[in-house]
Amino acid sequence: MREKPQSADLLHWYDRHARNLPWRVPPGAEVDPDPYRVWLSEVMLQQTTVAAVKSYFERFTTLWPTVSNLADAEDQAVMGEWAGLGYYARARNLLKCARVVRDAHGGRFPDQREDLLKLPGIGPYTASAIAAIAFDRAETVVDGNVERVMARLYDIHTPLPAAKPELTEKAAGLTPDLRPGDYAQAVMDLGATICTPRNPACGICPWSAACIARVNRTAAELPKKTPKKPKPIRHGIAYVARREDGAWLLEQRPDKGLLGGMLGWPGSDWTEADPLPAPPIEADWHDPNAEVRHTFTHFHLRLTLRLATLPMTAAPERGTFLSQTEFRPANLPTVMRKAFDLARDPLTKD
DNA sequence: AAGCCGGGGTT
DNA sequence: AACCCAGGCTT
Repeated sequence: MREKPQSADLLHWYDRHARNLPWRVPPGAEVDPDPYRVWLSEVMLQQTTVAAVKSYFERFTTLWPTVSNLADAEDQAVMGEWAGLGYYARARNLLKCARVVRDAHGGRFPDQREDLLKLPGIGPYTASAIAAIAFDRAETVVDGNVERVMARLYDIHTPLPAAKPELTEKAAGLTPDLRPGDYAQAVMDLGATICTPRNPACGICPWSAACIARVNRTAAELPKKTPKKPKPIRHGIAYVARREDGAWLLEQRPDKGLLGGMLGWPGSDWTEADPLPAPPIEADWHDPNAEVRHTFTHFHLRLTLRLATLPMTAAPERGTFLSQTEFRPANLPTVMRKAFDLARDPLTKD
């Protein structure tokens, strides 16, 4: 009978190999983690890599050192700082959550999973992560890393997402009462650095002796996943206009849906058929003969550009002018910044 | 249960 | 260019 993986073995590995991350309190440190920083980092890390998150985390915590500071911020300031990180509903829910914590919880995060779960933008994974890491509660975190580690330890071939309940059960069975916060981070670090999606480093894995997939040589093909649907191609038109004083014509996108609440160029809907032109103002729109290509979660976009220089008297039906000093391209979501990059040269040379 | 949400990295 | 990675919300 193969021995059950021991949490103590993993904690021992973590004590020596824990990654140094801006939001992490290293194992053995005498300070308690700040729930605000744990929450902020975990929300940023949803579907997003450590490398992409680092600079955003540093900027957010510098601008807003506490959850109440963040709750007091302007919506557009937060959305602008989130630009480029993706999944913008996270930023809208981040603000909602900060304001609930400020107004209903006296500026302190709840310390129980069940209460965390009620907050906007906090689901099963994030609630467990905050409870375990910030409050050292024996909750089980199940993210993509943990799913992969469990699928391999127990050689589970059921494809995701159907396998999720079984993988969660296996993970819960391993969660210790001793140092659950460090343990949660240790399993995820193991998945991120040793038990990787391709070419897992089984030779140096602290749990290799207990791993069934290692014996069966199936580790590299686990976890199985149900095949995904192909992405259709959608087309659209974006209108990039600059007034003679250098101000840019932009609009805030509606709060729901794609890029919700973000700044963008006025334009047509994005459809699989040819898009209907929808200029925000009558003007001499010209064709820069370049197209923005961008891929979203569920479709490819080919965005045609139209450029114009507008007189000071222009009164567009859509959008508002942002002066050169108000407008920061870094506050645009990536597809809109790509459009700006193509439009800036033709529109900024006198 | 299935669809809606970005972006970056690797092959 | 195709593929891979990866939580929460909505319907």
